[in-house]
Amino acid sequence: MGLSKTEEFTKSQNEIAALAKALGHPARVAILQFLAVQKSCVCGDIVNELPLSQSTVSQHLKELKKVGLIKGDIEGPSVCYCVDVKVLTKAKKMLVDLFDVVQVNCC
Amino acid sequence: MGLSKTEEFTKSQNEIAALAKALGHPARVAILQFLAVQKSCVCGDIVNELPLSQSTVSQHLKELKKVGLIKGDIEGPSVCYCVDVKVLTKAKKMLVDLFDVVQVNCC
DNA sequence: AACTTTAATCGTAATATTACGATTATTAGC
DNA sequence: GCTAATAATCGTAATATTACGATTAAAGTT
Repeated sequence: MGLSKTEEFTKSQNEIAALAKALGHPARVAILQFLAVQKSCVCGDIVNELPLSQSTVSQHLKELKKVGLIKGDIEGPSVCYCVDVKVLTKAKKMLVDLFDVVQVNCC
Repeated sequence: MGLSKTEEFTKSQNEIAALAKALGHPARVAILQFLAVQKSCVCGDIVNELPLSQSTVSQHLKELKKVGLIKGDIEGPSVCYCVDVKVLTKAKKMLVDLFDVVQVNCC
């Protein structure tokens, strides 16, 4: 098949998985870290920072945008990306909750 | 290409991404939640719980094992899976640290 | 209006993931 | 040693992801 049977799982499980998936590539982790440290958030600066082509970076940004972790504001000819703190906070909570729920009950 | 250029990123970025990737499928989230709630952790019980075939579940368990989040102990003909709390704690810390570092500096 | 800069999208190729059935170990019980 | 049960692995097909160059679109500049 190749396609996930997402309908068979709960909304929450799918949400957590989607978020985790978005973080599931070192380039996207690097992008988030760069946005955190750097004052600039212009797409071009991210491209310069990463060892990837402009089109590839754009694709990764799209993935992060898809789950809402970042949003882009047009600034002249450039696009300024920044983290959506509200989504970030929600994401953190969802993952922390998952980790907290998971305890040892056997072995 | 299709393969990630993982060498180009830091070890930490790759570790975070690998962990997140392991959580990036609803079936694997469901498996972790099941292990957390259920006393039983026998593979067969997980298969019965999930809407997936035995071989598919086995593959998902393999992914979770790969990043160390779970480990399997042979118990007779069955295998008892349980969460590795040490790895889980480390994973939680890594992701929480990432979220905490990422703040708004622009827009 | 033509030109430059910036970033998204398109087209593509290579590889990975997801999923299943069938087969193969492995262990327990007879 | 045979049989049954359990779970890993193999083979496979379908789809997704990653990556790049080339093109397109949009905005600012001259």
